[in-house]
Amino acid sequence: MSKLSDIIEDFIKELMDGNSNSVIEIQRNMLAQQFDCSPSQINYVLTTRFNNDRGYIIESKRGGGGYIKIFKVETSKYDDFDKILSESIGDNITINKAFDLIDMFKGKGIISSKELNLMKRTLSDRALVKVSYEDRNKLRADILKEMILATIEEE
Amino acid sequence: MSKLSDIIEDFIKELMDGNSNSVIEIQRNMLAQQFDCSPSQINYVLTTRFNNDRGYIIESKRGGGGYIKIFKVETSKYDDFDKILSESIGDNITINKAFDLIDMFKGKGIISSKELNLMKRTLSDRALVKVSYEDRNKLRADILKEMILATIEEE
DNA sequence: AAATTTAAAGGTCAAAGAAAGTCAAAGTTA
DNA sequence: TAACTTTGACTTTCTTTGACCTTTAAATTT
Repeated sequence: MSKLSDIIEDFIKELMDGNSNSVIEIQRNMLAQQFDCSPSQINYVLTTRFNNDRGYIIESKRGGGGYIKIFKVETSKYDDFDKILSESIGDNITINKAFDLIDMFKGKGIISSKELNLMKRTLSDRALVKVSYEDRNKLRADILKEMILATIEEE
Repeated sequence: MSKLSDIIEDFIKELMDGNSNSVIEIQRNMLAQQFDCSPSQINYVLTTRFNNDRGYIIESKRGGGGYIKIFKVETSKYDDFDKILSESIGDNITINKAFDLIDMFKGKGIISSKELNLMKRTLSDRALVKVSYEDRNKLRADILKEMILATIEEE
Protein backbone atom coordinates (compact mmCIF):
# COMPACT_ATOMS: atom_id res chain seq x y z
CA MET A 1 0.00 0.00 0.00
CA SER A 2 2.73 2.39 -1.07
CA LYS A 3 1.67 5.99 -1.25
CA LEU A 4 1.14 7.54 -4.62
CA SER A 5 3.64 10.29 -3.87
CA ASP A 6 6.28 7.68 -3.17
CA ILE A 7 5.49 5.90 -6.39
CA ILE A 8 5.78 9.10 -8.37
CA GLU A 9 9.00 9.93 -6.55
CA ASP A 10 10.47 6.57 -7.51
CA PHE A 11 9.32 6.94 -11.06
CA ILE A 12 11.04 10.30 -11.42
CA LYS A 13 14.19 8.98 -9.80
CA GLU A 14 14.31 6.09 -12.21
CA LEU A 15 13.90 8.48 -15.07
CA MET A 16 16.89 10.39 -13.76
CA ASP A 17 18.97 7.27 -13.29
CA GLY A 18 18.26 6.25 -16.83
CA ASN A 19 19.39 9.64 -17.96
CA SER A 20 23.00 9.86 -16.90
CA ASN A 21 23.34 13.62 -17.08
CA SER A 22 21.22 14.35 -14.05
CA VAL A 23 18.46 16.38 -15.58
CA ILE A 24 15.05 15.38 -16.83
CA GLU A 25 12.14 17.20 -18.30
CA ILE A 26 8.55 16.31 -17.60
CA GLN A 27 5.11 17.58 -18.48
CA ARG A 28 3.02 18.07 -15.40
CA ASN A 29 -0.30 17.15 -16.97
CA MET A 30 1.13 14.14 -18.77
CA LEU A 31 2.54 12.76 -15.56
CA ALA A 32 -0.69 13.40 -13.68
CA GLN A 33 -2.61 11.60 -16.38
CA GLN A 34 -0.20 8.71 -16.30
CA PHE A 35 -0.72 8.27 -12.57
CA ASP A 36 -4.36 9.23 -12.69
CA CYS A 37 -4.07 11.97 -10.10
CA SER A 38 -4.59 15.70 -9.95
CA PRO A 39 -1.86 17.80 -11.53
CA SER A 40 -1.19 19.58 -8.28
CA GLN A 41 -0.10 16.28 -6.80
CA ILE A 42 2.95 16.53 -9.00
CA ASN A 43 3.75 19.84 -7.36
CA TYR A 44 3.39 18.22 -3.99
CA VAL A 45 5.89 15.54 -4.91
CA LEU A 46 8.29 18.15 -6.23
CA THR A 47 8.17 20.33 -3.16
CA THR A 48 8.44 17.49 -0.69
CA ARG A 49 10.85 15.14 -2.51
CA PHE A 50 12.80 17.19 -5.04
CA ASN A 51 13.57 20.32 -3.10
CA ASN A 52 16.82 22.13 -2.41
CA ASP A 53 17.33 20.32 0.85
CA ARG A 54 17.61 17.12 -1.10
CA GLY A 55 19.93 18.56 -3.70
CA TYR A 56 17.51 19.31 -6.50
CA ILE A 57 16.80 22.40 -8.50
CA ILE A 58 13.54 22.85 -10.37
CA GLU A 59 13.04 25.02 -13.38
CA SER A 60 9.73 25.40 -15.18
CA LYS A 61 7.78 27.31 -17.74
CA ARG A 62 4.05 27.84 -18.13
CA GLY A 63 1.96 28.27 -21.23
CA GLY A 64 1.98 26.40 -24.51
CA GLY A 65 4.96 24.11 -24.70
CA GLY A 66 5.49 24.46 -20.98
CA TYR A 67 7.65 22.03 -19.02
CA ILE A 68 9.21 21.17 -15.70
CA LYS A 69 12.93 20.42 -15.53
CA ILE A 70 14.45 18.69 -12.55
CA PHE A 71 18.18 18.99 -11.98
CA LYS A 72 20.01 16.72 -9.58
CA VAL A 73 23.08 18.46 -8.23
CA GLU A 74 25.88 16.11 -7.28
CA THR A 75 26.32 17.14 -3.69
CA SER A 76 28.17 14.02 -2.62
CA LYS A 77 31.36 15.37 -4.17
CA TYR A 78 31.68 17.63 -1.18
CA ASP A 79 31.86 16.68 2.44
CA ASP A 80 28.88 17.41 4.59
CA PHE A 81 27.06 19.14 1.81
CA ASP A 82 23.74 17.53 2.42
CA LYS A 83 23.97 18.29 6.08
CA ILE A 84 24.76 21.91 5.35
CA LEU A 85 21.72 22.28 3.14
CA SER A 86 19.21 20.71 5.45
CA GLU A 87 20.64 21.32 8.91
CA SER A 88 23.06 24.25 8.98
CA ILE A 89 20.80 26.36 6.86
CA GLY A 90 17.39 24.90 7.54
CA ASP A 91 14.44 27.22 7.16
CA ASN A 92 16.17 30.17 8.61
CA ILE A 93 19.65 31.62 8.68
CA THR A 94 21.17 34.83 10.02
CA ILE A 95 23.37 36.95 7.85
CA ASN A 96 26.43 36.17 9.94
CA LYS A 97 25.97 32.44 9.75
CA ALA A 98 25.34 32.72 6.04
CA PHE A 99 28.52 34.71 5.54
CA ASP A 100 30.49 32.18 7.56
CA LEU A 101 29.25 29.41 5.33
CA ILE A 102 30.11 31.37 2.22
CA ASP A 103 33.60 32.03 3.57
CA MET A 104 33.96 28.35 4.21
CA PHE A 105 33.04 27.54 0.60
CA LYS A 106 35.67 29.98 -0.51
CA GLY A 107 38.19 28.39 1.84
CA LYS A 108 37.52 25.01 0.33
CA GLY A 109 37.94 26.37 -3.15
CA ILE A 110 34.34 25.67 -4.12
CA ILE A 111 33.63 29.25 -5.12
CA SER A 112 35.76 32.06 -6.49
CA SER A 113 36.14 35.39 -4.76
CA LYS A 114 33.89 36.98 -7.33
CA GLU A 115 31.20 34.46 -6.53
CA LEU A 116 31.73 35.05 -2.85
CA ASN A 117 31.16 38.71 -3.43
CA LEU A 118 28.09 38.03 -5.53
CA MET A 119 26.59 35.80 -2.88
CA LYS A 120 27.25 38.08 0.04
CA ARG A 121 25.87 41.08 -1.74
CA THR A 122 22.76 39.15 -2.60
CA LEU A 123 22.14 38.24 1.02
CA SER A 124 23.03 41.65 2.40
CA ASP A 125 20.53 43.73 4.30
CA ARG A 126 20.82 46.28 1.55
CA ALA A 127 19.51 43.90 -1.08
CA LEU A 128 16.78 42.57 1.17
CA VAL A 129 15.82 45.81 2.84
CA LYS A 130 12.23 45.69 1.57
CA VAL A 131 11.65 42.33 3.20
CA SER A 132 10.44 42.47 6.77
CA TYR A 133 12.77 41.45 9.58
CA GLU A 134 10.81 38.34 10.45
CA ASP A 135 10.90 37.10 6.89
CA ARG A 136 14.41 38.11 5.98
CA ASN A 137 16.23 35.15 7.46
CA LYS A 138 13.76 32.74 5.95
CA LEU A 139 14.34 34.24 2.55
CA ARG A 140 18.09 34.11 3.15
CA ALA A 141 17.82 30.40 3.75
CA ASP A 142 15.90 29.83 0.53
CA ILE A 143 18.24 31.94 -1.54
CA LEU A 144 21.43 30.58 -0.01
CA LYS A 145 20.41 27.00 -0.71
CA GLU A 146 19.57 27.80 -4.28
CA MET A 147 22.86 29.66 -4.71
CA ILE A 148 24.96 26.90 -3.23
CA LEU A 149 23.42 24.33 -5.51
CA ALA A 150 23.81 26.65 -8.48
CA THR A 151 27.51 27.10 -7.86
CA ILE A 152 28.30 23.43 -7.81
CA GLU A 153 25.82 22.66 -10.54
CA GLU A 154 28.24 23.69 -13.24
CA GLU A 155 31.48 22.01 -12.34
CA MET B 1 7.26 19.30 -28.61
CA SER B 2 9.11 22.48 -29.33
CA LYS B 3 6.99 25.58 -29.52
CA LEU B 4 6.39 27.17 -32.86
CA SER B 5 7.70 30.50 -31.57
CA ASP B 6 10.95 28.83 -30.62
CA ILE B 7 11.24 27.22 -34.00
CA ILE B 8 10.71 30.51 -35.76
CA GLU B 9 13.20 32.17 -33.42
CA ASP B 10 15.82 29.57 -34.30
CA PHE B 11 15.09 29.92 -37.97
CA ILE B 12 15.62 33.67 -37.86
CA LYS B 13 18.79 33.30 -35.83
CA GLU B 14 20.19 30.88 -38.34
CA LEU B 15 19.40 33.29 -41.10
CA MET B 16 21.36 35.93 -39.22
CA ASP B 17 24.27 33.62 -38.59
CA GLY B 18 24.42 32.75 -42.24
CA ASN B 19 24.47 36.41 -43.03
CA SER B 20 27.57 37.69 -41.32
CA ASN B 21 26.70 41.35 -41.33
CA SER B 22 24.12 41.13 -38.58
CA VAL B 23 21.06 42.25 -40.46
CA ILE B 24 18.42 40.31 -42.30
CA GLU B 25 15.27 41.16 -44.13
CA ILE B 26 12.13 39.07 -44.05
CA GLN B 27 8.63 39.21 -45.41
CA ARG B 28 6.06 38.73 -42.70
CA ASN B 29 3.48 36.94 -44.80
CA MET B 30 6.02 34.71 -46.49
CA LEU B 31 7.37 33.57 -43.17
CA ALA B 32 3.89 32.98 -41.78
CA GLN B 33 3.05 30.90 -44.82
CA GLN B 34 6.25 28.94 -44.50
CA PHE B 35 5.43 28.02 -40.92
CA ASP B 36 1.73 27.75 -41.53
CA CYS B 37 0.73 30.21 -38.84
CA SER B 38 -1.01 33.53 -38.59
CA PRO B 39 1.06 36.55 -39.62
CA SER B 40 0.68 38.11 -36.22
CA GLN B 41 2.58 35.21 -34.78
CA ILE B 42 5.64 36.63 -36.47
CA ASN B 43 5.09 39.85 -34.57
CA TYR B 44 4.85 37.89 -31.37
CA VAL B 45 8.20 36.27 -32.03
CA LEU B 46 9.73 39.61 -32.83
CA THR B 47 8.49 41.34 -29.72
CA THR B 48 9.35 38.51 -27.37
CA ARG B 49 12.62 37.26 -28.89
CA PHE B 50 14.10 40.07 -30.94
CA ASN B 51 13.43 43.07 -28.77
CA ASN B 52 15.72 45.82 -27.56
CA ASP B 53 16.47 44.06 -24.34
CA ARG B 54 17.96 41.24 -26.30
CA GLY B 55 20.02 43.51 -28.46
CA TYR B 56 17.92 43.75 -31.59
CA ILE B 57 16.38 46.60 -33.50
CA ILE B 58 13.48 46.16 -35.89
CA GLU B 59 12.73 48.33 -38.86
CA SER B 60 9.82 47.76 -41.19
CA LYS B 61 7.80 49.15 -44.01
CA ARG B 62 4.22 48.47 -45.01
CA GLY B 63 2.59 48.46 -48.39
CA GLY B 64 3.72 46.89 -51.63
CA GLY B 65 7.29 45.73 -51.38
CA GLY B 66 7.08 45.99 -47.62
CA TYR B 67 9.64 44.26 -45.41
CA ILE B 68 10.88 43.69 -41.89
CA LYS B 69 14.56 44.21 -41.15
CA ILE B 70 16.15 42.82 -38.03
CA PHE B 71 19.42 44.34 -36.85
CA LYS B 72 21.66 42.81 -34.23
CA VAL B 73 23.36 45.58 -32.32
CA GLU B 74 26.52 45.25 -30.29
CA THR B 75 27.07 47.84 -27.65
CA SER B 76 30.50 48.28 -26.19
CA LYS B 77 31.45 46.69 -22.93
CA TYR B 78 30.68 49.38 -20.39
CA ASP B 79 28.23 51.45 -22.32
CA ASP B 80 25.64 53.18 -20.25
CA PHE B 81 26.19 51.32 -17.08
CA ASP B 82 24.40 53.86 -14.96
CA LYS B 83 21.54 53.88 -17.37
CA ILE B 84 21.16 50.15 -16.98
CA LEU B 85 20.98 50.44 -13.23
CA SER B 86 18.58 53.34 -13.11
CA GLU B 87 16.43 52.91 -16.20
CA SER B 88 16.43 49.27 -17.24
CA ILE B 89 16.11 48.06 -13.70
CA GLY B 90 14.60 50.92 -11.77
CA ASP B 91 12.83 49.77 -8.68
CA ASN B 92 10.97 47.00 -10.38
CA ILE B 93 11.96 44.35 -12.90
CA THR B 94 10.24 41.28 -14.31
CA ILE B 95 12.02 37.99 -14.38
CA ASN B 96 12.23 37.99 -18.15
CA LYS B 97 13.81 41.42 -18.33
CA ALA B 98 16.22 40.50 -15.59
CA PHE B 99 17.25 37.36 -17.45
CA ASP B 100 17.73 39.36 -20.64
CA LEU B 101 20.02 41.76 -18.82
CA ILE B 102 22.01 38.92 -17.35
CA ASP B 103 22.37 37.37 -20.79
CA MET B 104 23.62 40.70 -22.02
CA PHE B 105 26.28 40.84 -19.33
CA LYS B 106 27.37 37.40 -20.34
CA GLY B 107 27.43 38.45 -23.97
CA LYS B 108 29.69 41.33 -23.10
CA GLY B 109 32.04 39.11 -21.19
CA ILE B 110 31.36 40.82 -17.88
CA ILE B 111 30.26 37.63 -16.17
CA SER B 112 31.09 33.98 -16.63
CA SER B 113 28.55 31.30 -17.37
CA LYS B 114 28.80 30.09 -13.82
CA GLU B 115 27.97 33.55 -12.58
CA LEU B 116 25.13 33.75 -15.04
CA ASN B 117 23.75 30.55 -13.61
CA LEU B 118 24.14 31.79 -10.07
CA MET B 119 22.33 35.00 -10.84
CA LYS B 120 19.45 33.44 -12.72
CA ARG B 121 18.88 30.76 -10.14
CA THR B 122 18.89 33.35 -7.41
CA LEU B 123 16.30 35.52 -9.12
CA SER B 124 14.06 32.61 -10.10
CA ASP B 125 10.52 32.34 -8.86
CA ARG B 126 11.51 29.25 -6.99
CA ALA B 127 14.11 30.94 -4.83
CA LEU B 128 11.78 33.85 -4.14
CA VAL B 129 8.62 31.83 -3.75
CA LYS B 130 7.93 33.02 -0.23
CA VAL B 131 7.80 36.63 -1.34
CA SER B 132 4.39 37.80 -2.51
CA TYR B 133 3.77 38.41 -6.18
CA GLU B 134 3.47 42.14 -5.77
CA ASP B 135 6.78 42.43 -3.98
CA ARG B 136 8.77 39.95 -5.98
CA ASN B 137 9.72 42.22 -8.85
CA LYS B 138 10.75 44.94 -6.46
CA LEU B 139 13.00 42.54 -4.63
CA ARG B 140 14.41 41.36 -7.95
CA ALA B 141 15.38 44.91 -8.78
CA ASP B 142 17.14 45.39 -5.46
CA ILE B 143 19.00 42.11 -5.66
CA LEU B 144 19.95 42.50 -9.30
CA LYS B 145 21.43 45.92 -8.68
CA GLU B 146 23.52 44.61 -5.84
CA MET B 147 24.63 41.72 -7.99
CA ILE B 148 25.67 43.95 -10.83
CA LEU B 149 27.65 46.14 -8.51
CA ALA B 150 29.32 43.05 -7.11
CA THR B 151 30.32 41.78 -10.51
CA ILE B 152 31.88 45.00 -11.72
CA GLU B 153 33.54 45.67 -8.41
CA GLU B 154 36.12 42.97 -9.02
CA GLU B 155 37.37 43.75 -12.48
C1' DA C 1 -0.08 65.17 -64.52
C1' DA C 2 -2.83 64.99 -60.63
C1' DA C 3 -6.17 62.75 -58.08
C1' DT C 4 -8.33 58.69 -56.78
C1' DT C 5 -8.82 53.84 -56.07
C1' DT C 6 -7.09 49.30 -55.21
C1' DA C 7 -4.13 45.89 -53.57
C1' DA C 8 -0.33 44.58 -50.89
C1' DA C 9 2.09 44.76 -47.27
C1' DG C 10 2.81 45.17 -42.03
C1' DG C 11 0.59 46.54 -37.00
C1' DT C 12 -2.47 46.03 -32.94
C1' DC C 13 -5.13 44.06 -29.61
C1' DA C 14 -8.12 41.19 -27.34
C1' DA C 15 -9.82 36.56 -26.91
C1' DA C 16 -9.01 31.69 -26.82
C1' DG C 17 -5.97 27.97 -25.70
C1' DA C 18 -2.26 25.60 -23.27
C1' DA C 19 0.48 24.80 -19.76
C1' DA C 20 2.14 25.22 -14.74
C1' DG C 21 1.39 27.36 -9.76
C1' DT C 22 -1.19 28.19 -5.33
C1' DC C 23 -3.76 27.25 -1.46
C1' DA C 24 -6.99 25.61 1.51
C1' DA C 25 -10.09 21.90 2.49
C1' DA C 26 -10.86 17.08 2.77
C1' DG C 27 -9.00 12.56 3.42
C1' DT C 28 -5.47 9.22 5.44
C1' DT C 29 -2.16 7.33 8.30
C1' DA C 30 1.06 6.78 12.15
C1' DT D 1 -4.53 13.98 17.07
C1' DA D 2 -0.80 15.58 14.40
C1' DA D 3 1.47 15.07 10.28
C1' DC D 4 1.25 13.83 5.74
C1' DT D 5 -1.28 13.20 1.28
C1' DT D 6 -4.73 14.07 -2.20
C1' DT D 7 -7.91 16.89 -4.60
C1' DG D 8 -10.05 20.73 -6.96
C1' DA D 9 -11.17 25.46 -7.71
C1' DC D 10 -8.90 29.39 -8.96
C1' DT D 11 -4.66 32.09 -10.67
C1' DT D 12 -0.73 33.34 -13.51
C1' DT D 13 2.07 32.98 -17.50
C1' DC D 14 2.99 32.15 -22.21
C1' DT D 15 1.40 31.11 -26.99
C1' DT D 16 -1.62 31.19 -30.96
C1' DT D 17 -5.21 33.07 -33.69
C1' DG D 18 -8.25 36.26 -36.06
C1' DA D 19 -10.67 40.47 -36.84
C1' DC D 20 -9.82 44.96 -37.78
C1' DC D 21 -6.45 49.06 -38.70
C1' DT D 22 -2.72 51.75 -41.04
C1' DT D 23 0.67 52.60 -44.45
C1' DT D 24 2.56 52.43 -49.01
C1' DA D 25 3.06 51.34 -53.88
C1' DA D 26 0.84 50.53 -58.07
C1' DA D 27 -2.97 51.01 -61.09
C1' DT D 28 -6.64 53.59 -62.82
C1' DT D 29 -9.31 57.55 -63.78
C1' DT D 30 -10.04 62.37 -64.74
